[in-house]
Amino acid sequence: MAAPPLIILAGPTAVGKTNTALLLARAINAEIINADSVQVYKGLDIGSAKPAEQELALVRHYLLNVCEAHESMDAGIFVKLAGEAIDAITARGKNVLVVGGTGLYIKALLFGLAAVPAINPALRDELRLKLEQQGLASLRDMLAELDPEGAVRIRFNDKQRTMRALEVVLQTGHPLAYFYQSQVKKALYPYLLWGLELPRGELKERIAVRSRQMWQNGLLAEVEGLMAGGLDPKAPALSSLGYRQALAVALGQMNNDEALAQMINRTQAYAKRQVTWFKKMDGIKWVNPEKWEDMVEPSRDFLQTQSRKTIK
RNA sequence: GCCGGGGUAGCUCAGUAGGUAGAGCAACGGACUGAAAAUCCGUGUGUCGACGGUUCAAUUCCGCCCCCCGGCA
Repeated sequence: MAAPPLIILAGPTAVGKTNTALLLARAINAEIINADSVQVYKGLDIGSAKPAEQELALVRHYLLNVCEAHESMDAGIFVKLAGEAIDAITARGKNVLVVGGTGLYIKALLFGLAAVPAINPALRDELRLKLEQQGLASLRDMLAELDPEGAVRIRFNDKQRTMRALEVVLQTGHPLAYFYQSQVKKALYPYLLWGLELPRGELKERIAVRSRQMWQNGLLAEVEGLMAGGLDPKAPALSSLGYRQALAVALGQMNNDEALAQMINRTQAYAKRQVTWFKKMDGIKWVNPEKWEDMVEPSRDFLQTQSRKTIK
């Protein structure tokens, strides 16, 4: 069976993806797959700007709340779950609308990931402990020995990529580059990519307003509740924007004002990184959310053309 | 009014035994292959509070003035 066509709606945080997605989905008979790396977690609702009940009732959503807050989501799991959701939506006779701001997830879905086996969690914990106790330099030494090419390619201070390279070579005996080689780089689905955009100043203002709202709506209480439920403060989910700052307040390391100010700053910087990422994606078409109707006809045309191809 | 402390990058502050200045944060640009809302990388001209004086040369020394923060009145 041929891969079904995907309509993708990307864009920076707070640009208005949720609302625009609902309008577009209804206009093109689509259901929505979430491609946001924080909305996948259960219990992280306020700070992740998860769609509200009423919104979820309008269009069926997939990949929200698919993992526990103490678990660790990753691009590989995302691709697998998204693939299942695409099949389910197609089987229901609906079109697929992928919506989100996580560039890596969208890229991984469209172009696939290198075939690296899943890493044993115990190994990962061991490396994290080593980083904590012996410092990054000791991990770099290990990497230089086991994967010299990777040690050159990965920036010296990049602890996250250093650990990734290490866990792969330790478990599989092959450096990451070995897996990259065998990867076929072409789109796995036909796709139409929309990017939502607003003028920088306007987007920043929306981020500030929304962050204050999240704080007022109980972001701190949400985090305290998660901790009361036994969530480890080191859980990856809590390192995300807003949650990290609320956690610092809960632990008495920061006051409310500092936390909110930092949340706003970091979120604005994040929005910029998102735009940097999406700008270089092939074929992206930028649209102001107010002009969402401009997306409807081209999207329908695209879906129709693709379905004709499939029939032939 | 008097006595201290201070006025240097958007913010917090270093510094220059006189040769026009630099960190952190912010900002701006970029990277990104299973934690990605993560993790990293790059970019520093600013009347050195104002005016005058000394000097080849003053943000730095001297004089005067203005402003901020303490304390005393």
